[in-house]
Amino acid sequence: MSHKMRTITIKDVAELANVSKSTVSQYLNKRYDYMGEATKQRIKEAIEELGYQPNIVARSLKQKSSTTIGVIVANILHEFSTQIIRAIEDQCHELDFHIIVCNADDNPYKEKNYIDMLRAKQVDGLIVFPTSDNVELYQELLRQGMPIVFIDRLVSNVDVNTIMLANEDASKFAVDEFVKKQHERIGIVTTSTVNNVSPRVERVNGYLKALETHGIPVRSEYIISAELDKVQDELDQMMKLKDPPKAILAGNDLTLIEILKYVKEHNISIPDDLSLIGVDDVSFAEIYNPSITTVAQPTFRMGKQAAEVLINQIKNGGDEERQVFRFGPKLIPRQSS
Amino acid sequence: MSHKMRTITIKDVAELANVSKSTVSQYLNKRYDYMGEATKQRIKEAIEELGYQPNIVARSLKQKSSTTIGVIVANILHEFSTQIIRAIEDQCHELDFHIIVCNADDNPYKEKNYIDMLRAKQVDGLIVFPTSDNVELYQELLRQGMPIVFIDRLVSNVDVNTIMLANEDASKFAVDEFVKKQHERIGIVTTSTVNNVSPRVERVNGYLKALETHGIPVRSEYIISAELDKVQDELDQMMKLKDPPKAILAGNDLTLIEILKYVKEHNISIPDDLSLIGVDDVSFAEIYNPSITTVAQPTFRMGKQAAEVLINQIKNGGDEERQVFRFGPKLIPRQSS
DNA sequence: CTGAAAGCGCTTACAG
DNA sequence: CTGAAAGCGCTTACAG
Repeated sequence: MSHKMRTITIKDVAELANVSKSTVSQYLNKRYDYMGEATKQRIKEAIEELGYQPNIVARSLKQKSSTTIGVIVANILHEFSTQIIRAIEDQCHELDFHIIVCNADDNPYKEKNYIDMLRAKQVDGLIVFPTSDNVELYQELLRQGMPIVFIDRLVSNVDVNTIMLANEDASKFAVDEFVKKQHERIGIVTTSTVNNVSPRVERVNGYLKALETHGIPVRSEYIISAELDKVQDELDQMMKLKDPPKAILAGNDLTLIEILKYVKEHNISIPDDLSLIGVDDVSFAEIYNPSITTVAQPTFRMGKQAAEVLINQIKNGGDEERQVFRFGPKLIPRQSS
Repeated sequence: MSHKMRTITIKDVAELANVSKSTVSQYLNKRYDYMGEATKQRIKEAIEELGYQPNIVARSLKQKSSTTIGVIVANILHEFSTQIIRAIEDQCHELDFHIIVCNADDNPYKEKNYIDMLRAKQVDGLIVFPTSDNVELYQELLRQGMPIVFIDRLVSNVDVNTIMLANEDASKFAVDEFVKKQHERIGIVTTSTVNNVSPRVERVNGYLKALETHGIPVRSEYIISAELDKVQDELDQMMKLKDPPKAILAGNDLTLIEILKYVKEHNISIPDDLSLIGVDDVSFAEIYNPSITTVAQPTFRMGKQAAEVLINQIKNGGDEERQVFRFGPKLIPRQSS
């Protein structure tokens, strides 16, 4: 073990200031109500002289609150996740909470492990991009009174506050834009919907509804929902139809990248041969050639809201009705559409 | 407060299994040396029946170890930071450590705040992308025996293990590539070097040395080191020289993006009008038009090494000599050079 | 206005 | 092979 210096504790401060530990504790917690001005001063000086810092671990044990929340993202590779994490962290910093970030890699088993760990660490609450496979676990956590907020994804039968994009609108805005540009052959590419991951399903639904609104018949060959590593093959099949789509909506940043790879390899010209819109305003959208039209999520506001809702629940108990907070997407027109 | 169910503690397990708390604790810590098979079994069953989970906070308090390390990044907006964090987290997960990630936003004051917080939370060690302005604080931490590893940046007068890119090589590889393509008018753009942030300084030095090796005279007008929001102006000045550079090395991902913005706005054709190489293998390098030649850092290995070195130091004490671990960059040739 | 005592949930010598 | 006791560094009723 490294030779740590003896830690300065509240006892040392108390002795130096000639008061009891209780009084020092009162001081630390700013309960000055009946504290003599002189006492206060002595404690203040003692703390400075010793360079004392309270041990939060000890405080947590006693108070049964760690002012820490766990954040579990489904897949940290999405820029969306990173931005949300950043917003959560900013907001938590405001409210004197800290976060432990975990990456479940879209793996329910890993997710469960992290939840157990975070519980053992006595986090006060959880913000989760949930996989769809730990329903019982979430129900148990709720029964035990753990404050939880879901983000990005809706899970049925789990009664928690959920922060969501208005996903159908996102698709609608994109389709509207394509139609405005005279397109009728419009496709969509999302990652797999087999697990009913709600944003994906909703984005496809929004796409279907929007087509209907515009009186455009649905063609199933124009709809790809596949694992990321299958996307190239599926795209190839779709683009080799004799009447391939002239416009494609990418369900998120990673599918957008897959499409761009394909486009580049096959020398497809955007937007002349193919119009493109991506959900999520990726960092390179502006500088890409051509710049890419996107539907942006208000990530900052969503992350902030998640933190606020959760911390409010931690502080005030979770007695209000649970609700789904829907955030409006925004079309950012650029050259690719 | 939310109505948490009464927590199951070691006491409950002990009672149900008809043994003492000590014995349960032994069991939990896998000290089975003299434990009867039957006792072991009873404890195991009691734990399962109660759904007991040890309280890590209590354990930390007693053991004076939190199996948590703090990670402070200078600026989380760099993809490099995100990748390093990911690698650290992976490695920590292997070794049963957890991380708390903090973003200092290149602000020494924020950095100090986070350090204080992490200390109060009793982290066992720190991995830091250091700003250059908290030298005394770091020295104090070292005196107190806090294990620390720096990453990306060297800070003089602070004796800690440091994980670094061989930055001069990175520039050398880029310049070599430019020269191979017959370029002589080669520029470099980095973020500001006023604080002597070591990778920036080293990359400029490497650039200078490489020019010298190739017998190319240095032209100070070809060297930009400026705050990000000044880069556009500086670029404009540089590109409006009567003999502007025909090749530019971007010091990191964010400066690369600035250059691409400029290029796009001014319809400069890459690589015909201007060759481009960026340090850091950004996510869009492959799909960009044209695809971008980069000098990649082995981020995964660097993050892993940081975690290993730190955790080794935590476990075995930090008695070995401190050293600087240099990692070799790798040129990934693509279309832009 | 301040202090003594109990307790948060663990671990760890030590005794038997 | 197992248990009683002390203690990690705090906080919090309660007493005075």
